[in-house]
Amino acid sequence: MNHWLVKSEPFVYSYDDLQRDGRGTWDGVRNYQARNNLQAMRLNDLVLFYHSNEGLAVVGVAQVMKEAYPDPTTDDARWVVVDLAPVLRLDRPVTLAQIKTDNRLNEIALIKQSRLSVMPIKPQEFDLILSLGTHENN
DNA sequence: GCCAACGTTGGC
DNA sequence: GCCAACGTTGGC
Repeated sequence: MNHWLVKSEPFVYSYDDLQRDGRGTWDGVRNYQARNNLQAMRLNDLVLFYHSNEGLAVVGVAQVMKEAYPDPTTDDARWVVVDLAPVLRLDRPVTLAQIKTDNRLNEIALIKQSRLSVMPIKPQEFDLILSLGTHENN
């Protein structure tokens, strides 16, 4: 089981939208590194859902429902998508500011590679963000 | 709206 | 293969 983080601008596609739809196709990736990460996703891997530009926080968890297949929004065979479904909305979003000030998250790809839109997350980073976003642990 | 940090493109 | 110019992302 691997862990990931994906970014979405909430005014384009938010966690609310994913919950409303029940399942969503993660399309539009046009960056090789992000593409490679999409291809490495396996069924049932867990994905942190981050709102960029507005919100600036991890707002929920999603799960990989279908592994990488060709991006239907382009004829270019280089690009792929995965399907995601919502699993859990965090009780309270874990903000970028919070992540930046937590020493345990110094090495997180979200900070180290701020422009990457699909990135791997270490299990301990994933667990920590989940607990920070859950009321009973705060 | 600005700018830093990239990634891509194209001339040489 | 290098690098300047340009485009994009995303935080502030």
